[in-house]
Amino acid sequence: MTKPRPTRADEILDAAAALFAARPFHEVRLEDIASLAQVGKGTIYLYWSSKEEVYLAIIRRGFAAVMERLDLDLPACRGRCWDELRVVVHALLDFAFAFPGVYRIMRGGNLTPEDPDLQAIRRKVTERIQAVIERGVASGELVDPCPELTAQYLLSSIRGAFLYPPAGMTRELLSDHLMHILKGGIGGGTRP
Amino acid sequence: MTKPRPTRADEILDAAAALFAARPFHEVRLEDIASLAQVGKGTIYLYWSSKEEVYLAIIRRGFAAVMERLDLDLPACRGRCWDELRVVVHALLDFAFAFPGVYRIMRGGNLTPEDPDLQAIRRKVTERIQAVIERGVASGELVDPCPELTAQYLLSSIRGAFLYPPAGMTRELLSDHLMHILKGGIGGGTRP
DNA sequence: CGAGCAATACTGACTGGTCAGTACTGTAGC
DNA sequence: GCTACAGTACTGACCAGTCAGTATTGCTCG
Repeated sequence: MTKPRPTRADEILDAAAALFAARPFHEVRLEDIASLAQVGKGTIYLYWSSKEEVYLAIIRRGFAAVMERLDLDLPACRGRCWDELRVVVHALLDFAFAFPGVYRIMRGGNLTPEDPDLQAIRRKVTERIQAVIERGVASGELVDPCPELTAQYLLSSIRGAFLYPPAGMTRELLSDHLMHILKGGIGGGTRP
Repeated sequence: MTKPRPTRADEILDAAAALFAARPFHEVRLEDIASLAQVGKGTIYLYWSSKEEVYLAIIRRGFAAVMERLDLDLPACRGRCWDELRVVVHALLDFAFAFPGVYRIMRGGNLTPEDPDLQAIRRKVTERIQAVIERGVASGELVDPCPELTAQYLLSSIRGAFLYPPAGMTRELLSDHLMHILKGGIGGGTRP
């Protein structure tokens, strides 16, 4: 797989992502984005029609990247649900460690109402995770009265970990801890 | 416990909370808050010095309410950690069901840098939850390599559940499901 | 090859509207 | 009359979005 040279649009999104990750929406000026991306303000409007569109584009790109990773790595698990769960956790964590601020706003729940395209890609990702759990339940390997909720927990927990990270949090630590919780909660080992 | 008549400040915060819960910060106008609270715009400035201060006050009040509830209910558990965990979950869920939008912005991670008072009360809440888990680990009833992370997961998971709630999500369902995950994850019952 | 030209990409000064914050006025209750 | 506050008018900073103008690229034809 070749990594194509980032387009102008991607460069602008990179700059915008860095700013939106660091400050709330209303504190980021279009001019800031333009100057960080080293383009004129008008150039941004050649690609998106408003500041909010830029914001949404960042989030859509984020979900697309996660989805691509899942599509790439999940098939190799050949249906072994714990392997799949590990792949999901790693995909999410890799993205979150690479772009913590973007991950945060992807789960922000700030803009209302949400853009239809964004809703669609977000659903695709959550449903993919949910499907992994559901097949595990169907095969008897997992026990979960509501996989939909568990998928949401997983996505949100990672956000929480990055919002207020414990000192010395590493990718491995977080990954192991999440798998620990998924495997057996914090109970001593016997399910009632 | 007597419920004191809400003060003028509380009425304003109620109105502001309803609006900030429904729209992002920059889409809420001070005038909207004033008219919903049926006060003059100037009156708001008798209590807080800026729009952002109002926003922060809502969040602080939210954490204070949760903390008060924990202080009230936890002692009756007399150190039985699973009872304490149930009390924590119920306290958070009661608040979240009563004020879902406020719960969301309490975990928003939007404003930077955070107000010191807010940091303090937020820490108090998370540390209280963390302490419950830590004592469970110390007594051998719980197994958790990082209670700090688990506390963050719990707080964030509830936010996630409310962001994209499954159809027919009730307080009981969510409570049972969270306790299910805490007790044994989604594993079949044996911890490796 | 390269001059001339068209199409495209980009720029940044400018504008118009918005809104936080302030000042002032009218009035209800004591 | 006086206090307290709702209501309203005002102002000035701020900034998203525009657009006339410039630079660059690529193409056509002698």
